[in-house]
Amino acid sequence: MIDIRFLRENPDIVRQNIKNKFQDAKLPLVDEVIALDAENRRTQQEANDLRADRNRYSKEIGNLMRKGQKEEAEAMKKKVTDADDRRAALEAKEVELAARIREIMMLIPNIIDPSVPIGPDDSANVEVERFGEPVVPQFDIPYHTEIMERFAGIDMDAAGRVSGNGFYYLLGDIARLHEAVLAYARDFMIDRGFTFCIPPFMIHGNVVEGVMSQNDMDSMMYKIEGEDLYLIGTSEHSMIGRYIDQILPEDSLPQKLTSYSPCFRKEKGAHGIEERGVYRIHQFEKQEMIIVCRPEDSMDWYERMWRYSVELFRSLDIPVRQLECCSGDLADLKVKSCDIEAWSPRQKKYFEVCSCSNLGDAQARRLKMRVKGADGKNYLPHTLNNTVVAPPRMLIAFLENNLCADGSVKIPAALRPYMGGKEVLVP
RNA sequence: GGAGAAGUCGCGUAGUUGGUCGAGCGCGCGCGACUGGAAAUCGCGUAACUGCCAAACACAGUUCGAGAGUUCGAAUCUCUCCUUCUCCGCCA
Repeated sequence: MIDIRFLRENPDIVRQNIKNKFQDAKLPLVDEVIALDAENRRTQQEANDLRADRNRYSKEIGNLMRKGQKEEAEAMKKKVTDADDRRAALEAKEVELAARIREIMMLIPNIIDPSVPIGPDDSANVEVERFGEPVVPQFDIPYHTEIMERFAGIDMDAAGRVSGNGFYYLLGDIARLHEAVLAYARDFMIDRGFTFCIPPFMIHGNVVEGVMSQNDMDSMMYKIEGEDLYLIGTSEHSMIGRYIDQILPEDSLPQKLTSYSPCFRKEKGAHGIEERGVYRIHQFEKQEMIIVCRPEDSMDWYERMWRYSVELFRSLDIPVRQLECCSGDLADLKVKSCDIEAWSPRQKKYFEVCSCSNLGDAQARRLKMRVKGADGKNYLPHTLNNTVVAPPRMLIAFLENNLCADGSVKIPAALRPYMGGKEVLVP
């Protein structure tokens, strides 16, 4: 969500930004919200004046009553009640206008960073840099579920019977590997100065609204029946939500948190849960990182954060690349975003394993989170988030890249302490 | 889940026959005086949001857990909800 004052003063920038994101259908909203805003301020002004009158009269009535001047007081009361209808009408209008304005402002996309490549959809995303050699071995790499099955590590059939499509049972060494990766990722981030956090896995609707767009909400979030609670789609939601309505002292910045949580996603409308295996599922686990920082620091943090992901994957011998999201592929709240993609020697292409985003002040504005500056003035901080690692998806990359010709899977040195010292997994 | 108590300005509290309470006091914090410097002491200041404005000040409005109501007027009265604490029940 952008500042309505910014929109009022720079409608052309906002319109161009909408065009850059290929959302021309939203262009009329700009003029509409400007008109509503003007009307809202007029309404508020008039209502304020009437309320000021009432306050003034009420004080006088108090004085008159004390002096026993009953009649004068009654006359004064009438003055106030005479304006009742008008005031009530204005107040109702204020509420209505404010709601409509907020609704529209939620739809207007955040202003993207000038560095973001312009393009209509994910086909225009830009590869920035590769890390590690994307090797294709001499032997065939089986589908990831097949590798897991060789270790008796997965049971999709039972998961289908028990929970339906999009769920999985992990077993034995594969399940242990899943936990090892999370634990390693957790310590990796702790070593880089982040505070480990386990957040709530369900959150209120107003927090959901604060951290994501309506679109994302509809296609991702599971709602608990009969309660104002949603299952989180990522711990980012409850981590950023932690600061709702808060004013942070400036010296508490940057807030650097790394969190563990299960994640629940409907994946409605996505390429389908049809994809076999554990690539796209309704439930997975994730180690996440979030930053709350001063606006001038957010781009530095953005750069640092995606590099953490690269470093982590490289330490597990997985080749990756950085893919920058183009304007049309960028969610409405985001200023800039990139994916870290892991190499799949089976598919001979890269696939998404991490997503790093700078949201600017959009979440802060929605959540009313502020920072008290040194000058005593409050300002909106910037928020960022990035995946550290999200198994089981990352296990696909791990198994494919660490598979040996004899069918065993080697455990990179960094992970061994979390796998009971094993150097290799043998089927 | 049941029974009780409570939610006030960063913290602790005052504030019930509704009116000069957006709110007193203490602590904390900031500025100043005193001091060679400090401690102590004294003085002043110290919430958020919105409108007006280029901006600041000033002014106006809103906010005493949230929402609704009664009233000319509500921190103070009524209702609903939320949260916290204590006791009981249940349970990882």
